[in-house]
Amino acid sequence: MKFFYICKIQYKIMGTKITLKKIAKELGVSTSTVSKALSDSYEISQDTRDKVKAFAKMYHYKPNSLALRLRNQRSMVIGVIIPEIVHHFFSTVISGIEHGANERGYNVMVCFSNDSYQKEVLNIEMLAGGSVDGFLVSIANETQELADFRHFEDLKEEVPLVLFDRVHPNINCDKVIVDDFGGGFIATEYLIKTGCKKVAIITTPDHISVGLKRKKGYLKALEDYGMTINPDYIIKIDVKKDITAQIQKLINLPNRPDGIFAVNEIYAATAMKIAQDKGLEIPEEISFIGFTDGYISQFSNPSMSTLAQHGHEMGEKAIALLINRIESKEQDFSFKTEIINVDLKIRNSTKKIT
Amino acid sequence: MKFFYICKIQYKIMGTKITLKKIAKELGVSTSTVSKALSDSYEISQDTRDKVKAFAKMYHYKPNSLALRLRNQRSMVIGVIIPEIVHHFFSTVISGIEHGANERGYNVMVCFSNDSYQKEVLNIEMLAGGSVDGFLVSIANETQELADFRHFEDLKEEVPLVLFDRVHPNINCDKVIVDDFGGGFIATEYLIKTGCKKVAIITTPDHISVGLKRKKGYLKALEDYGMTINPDYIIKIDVKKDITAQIQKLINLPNRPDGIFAVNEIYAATAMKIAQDKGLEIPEEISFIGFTDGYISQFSNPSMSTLAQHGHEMGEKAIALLINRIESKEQDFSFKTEIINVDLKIRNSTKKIT
DNA sequence: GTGCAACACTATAACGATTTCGTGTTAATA
DNA sequence: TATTAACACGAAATCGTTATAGTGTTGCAC
Repeated sequence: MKFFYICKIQYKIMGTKITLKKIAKELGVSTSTVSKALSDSYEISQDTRDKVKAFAKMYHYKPNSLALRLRNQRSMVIGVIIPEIVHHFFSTVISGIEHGANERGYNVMVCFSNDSYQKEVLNIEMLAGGSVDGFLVSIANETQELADFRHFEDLKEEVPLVLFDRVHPNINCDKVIVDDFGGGFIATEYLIKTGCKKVAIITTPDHISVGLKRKKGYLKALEDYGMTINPDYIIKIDVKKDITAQIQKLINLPNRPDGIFAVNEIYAATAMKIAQDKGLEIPEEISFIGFTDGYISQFSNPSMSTLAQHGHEMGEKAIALLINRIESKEQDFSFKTEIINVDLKIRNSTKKIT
Repeated sequence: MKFFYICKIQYKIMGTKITLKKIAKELGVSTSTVSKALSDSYEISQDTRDKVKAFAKMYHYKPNSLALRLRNQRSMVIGVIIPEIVHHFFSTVISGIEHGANERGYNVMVCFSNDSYQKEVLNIEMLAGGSVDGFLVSIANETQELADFRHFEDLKEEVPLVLFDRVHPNINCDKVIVDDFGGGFIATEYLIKTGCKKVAIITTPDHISVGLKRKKGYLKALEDYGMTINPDYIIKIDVKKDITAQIQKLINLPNRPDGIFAVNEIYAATAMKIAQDKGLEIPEEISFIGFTDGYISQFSNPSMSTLAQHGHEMGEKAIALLINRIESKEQDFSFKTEIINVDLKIRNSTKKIT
């Protein structure tokens, strides 16, 4: 059988990886013929096409994607850089990114900055040299603190960039953010409406964009409802120190707050635990609202009222913006900022509106 | 100034991307000279080297990594496929993988199978064509159920594969797993030692490897301690149906269990909530142990005793095995299976040993 | 018998980099 | 003056693929 014969030659001559050239050599034709045969070109006779295809199939031929990318000047890969992976919200964003990317034929490459400026720069340099067609980045805390964005500026000249969640006004590009201000406002408003007179906030230092915006929403709500702003009720967590101790200080205040809005799940859950350990009744004596509707909120006891962030949607929006940039020919210097709504999910860590 | 002059020419002549060829053209030398100058070759005069380097620096020249990879026949990228991303344990594994990979100069590309066989195959095909130097996979549930592993067999001939966490004996390759059997045993033993007489397990269907092993550990402990096995106490959760209802059935049993071991955090937390809603005292009337030391366990109330899985360590072990395979010349057909220990973290959902 | 399509291929350049092997110039040596 | 070594650089192959342009054979009409 001729078929079989070819088979055996194959195994001896070729190593592991099968290429167009090897197929061509085995079949005694040129690589162009093989390439065209595989793409069903009219230039190649039906006979040859069939032969080549059968052969390629037998040896599981897969075009080398690196070669393709080099030739097409497109990698079909999106680089994503997030501050941390062990984080429910970012997980959901990634799942949205991946979903949208795959739908349009792109792959996703995820890297982590671990909130370090150094690592963020390194990651970008690593991926910038033709590896990816575009970047999706959530800025590292350290970078926000240093406010050094040169690596993004350099990048933008080569490949499109879309920022999400942790953004900065000094970087001129498309952005997708959640309505942090609105979220802060809604949460605070709800606490006020359910009878809280002394509403506190547990937030981040002001250089963290999302924390700052949520705090502004909190302040606006207090103002709108004619409540005085008490600096003792504004706790900016320093992650380098003991988080529990910083929150304890708030709850042990002589004039203890009766409603606490925390800018993330962890702070909210920690605060709730501290209050419970002190024997306080939740929500009767003290109410809590968190940010991010993750597992902690769902499974805490009492279950936590929180602002749902729709990370999946954010990811899909961000990847859509990015791919549109990549695939549009002409440069467009008008950059959009999309805002994702947040929803207040009322559970049992807050009182009901009477 | 000559420098400035070159600068201006540059901006006009070149598009966005700067390549060796363009540098060569601008400087009036050959690409070989530029390449050698940049790598400080002794063949090139100090003068030329300086000139080329200055020029390259000015225009932020970065070698095109696709071209490099094609030439070197190495991508320096590891493909990781996990069933789901919004999952604390996998997040920690990824962080370990990424850490180990970056340390040895590799990048990580993460894809998600969403526990679908189809998507797992698709992802592998997408990355197999030269894109990655190796695969790190945790098998999708559906694949385990179908027990169809041809896509892995085909793969192994081209690039190395290491499985982690969700593995299968029929696939012959390096593996890293947690000590699921041991974990199941330790958890059950602890419940027995703290006085539980009726120990139940909430697990997965038997085709899921980790669930099966944890159940076997549970059964072994019961046996070792001379306790009878009650089939009513073995609940295999069907994720397609209402999870809460399935667990309620267990807790509403006339002969209610007084100790429950759940094979993951979610089942454990759900069970705890159900028990609390029924007004049961935890741990006095009913004890709980979960699997995976994630946020749910830490922030539940009472805080949950659980088996810590050390995902980060698993990721580091897996990537180390894989890179060793990639970088070793000779084929070695003796495959290792590394087992990561689990630690029982005792919190407040269990009684103390008296 | 000449001209001309049509057909079925092949050759070659290109993508961006590296590397091996040449090659021309200069200067030192016999 | 002829030989040779050192120096500084260039040409070309290579990785795997595709697209453009070219080539040789056949068959048909005139």
